[in-house]
Amino acid sequence: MEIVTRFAPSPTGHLHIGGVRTALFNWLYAKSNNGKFKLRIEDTDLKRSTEDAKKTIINGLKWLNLNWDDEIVYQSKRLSRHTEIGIKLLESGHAYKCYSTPEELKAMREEAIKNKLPPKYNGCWRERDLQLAPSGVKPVIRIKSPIKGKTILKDLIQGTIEVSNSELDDFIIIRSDGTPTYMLSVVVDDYDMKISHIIRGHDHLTNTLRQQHIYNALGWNIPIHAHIPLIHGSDGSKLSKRHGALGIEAYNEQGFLVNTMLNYLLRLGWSHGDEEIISIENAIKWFNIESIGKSPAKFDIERLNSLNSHYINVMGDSEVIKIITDSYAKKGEIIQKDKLHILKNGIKGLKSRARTTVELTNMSSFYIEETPISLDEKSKKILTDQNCILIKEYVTYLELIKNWNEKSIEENIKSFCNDKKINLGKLAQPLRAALTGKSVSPGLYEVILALGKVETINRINVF
RNA sequence: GUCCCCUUCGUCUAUCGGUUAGGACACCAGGUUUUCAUCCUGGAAAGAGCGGUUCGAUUCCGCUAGGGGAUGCCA
Repeated sequence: MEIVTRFAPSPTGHLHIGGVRTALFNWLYAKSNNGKFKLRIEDTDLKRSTEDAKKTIINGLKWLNLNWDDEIVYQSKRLSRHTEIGIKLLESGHAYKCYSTPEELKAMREEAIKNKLPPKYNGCWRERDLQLAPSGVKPVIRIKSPIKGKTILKDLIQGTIEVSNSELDDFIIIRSDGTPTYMLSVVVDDYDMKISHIIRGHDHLTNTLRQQHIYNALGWNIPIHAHIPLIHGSDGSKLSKRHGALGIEAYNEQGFLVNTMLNYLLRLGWSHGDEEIISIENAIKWFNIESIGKSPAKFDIERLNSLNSHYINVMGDSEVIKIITDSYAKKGEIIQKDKLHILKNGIKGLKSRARTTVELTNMSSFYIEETPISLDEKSKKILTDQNCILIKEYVTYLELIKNWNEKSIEENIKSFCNDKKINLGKLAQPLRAALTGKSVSPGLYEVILALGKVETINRINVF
């Protein structure tokens, strides 16, 4: 059997990390089994679906390299096929017309809850003579669910789930306006797309139970299901903005790397022994549904930060520099050749400090700025008249350095402090302020080395 | 209300009946560092509760509690 998975978001808002994780699991499962991963946009709710949301989904998946096979399927374009199947079910006696009004349905539910019974449609039109149909009421079409026995779902993650059929009602497959409902459309599309494995959120579990009856009525094979646990916010409630969970594009904007997002989301609910840093190659090699946990996981931004620092740190220098130059280019600024050279020399210290690429770019600014550079408040305070005299005095020592490397710079600074009988910090802090405009920076020797002798002296002589 | 699911350090998790219950993030302490960060070393930190089954339960079963999901002419 060919493995075919799918990701089927509805374009009604942002692409959330829960959705991305679902997409990732489907993608990985397909990749690790030489199967196909398909994308279907469930845009049948015309009131809530937007073009922006579609773009967000597509761009998000593209950013993360979760590439899909074949064309994107837009569910809205397949409505006639869905109704066709709905009518077929009606004609074959597996479905029936129901004339109950929304008010009547509401009353049924309230009554059921009052009597401690499952709230559901009571099936009154299931066998009723259509002669009794009220005039002026357009019927919906409902599936005939079995009344007796139970419905069993064999789920790859949840195990065997059994629910008594008395809990499940005859749900609507075609609305009174003639359009198919989600419950029907999904089944038809999954069938037509030859989906072999449906990996989706746990919130779909009862849907799956009910959808099985459509498959059965049509004599179609039921795909294999795996319902993955939901992602919760830090307080255990439904994940929302207030937990720091944003649309996937926001993580890109905030400077999180693709590797970070994939690694983080993969480890949220799935594990491979003690492995924490997992490359996409290994993820494909190792991914399996059995190792997906059953309990919901909480979203933890600290973990994401830490993974991101790691991935920035292990990135190649040229790659990191490209990120910086790209972000300057975005602002319409081009980094001059000499500055680029300085940046390359100082990239190591930058990498180890940055937690996001946004931080990285901000941090690198002092290497790129023209002298005189801007000073932050703290560095202004450090640069007292006295300190300015001191650092200028140091220039005479600096000029003596013959071999321009970190070690000789260190020795040079130390010998100056020795001769002046001052602590290293006395010189280092003002020097840092003058050279970087900040009170916090990469190692001073590294900064001086990266700037070069001429630029270092220029920056000091401004004061 | 009804049905379904979940429950190991603060967080993500390992363990597939016998372990000093392991790792990672975060946290704390120390070291390295002129600063901050990195890095290194160490530390504190967990089986929801109660009953079974068993020679032995975190692991299997039941109940309770807590949490989550579903319960739409939304998807």
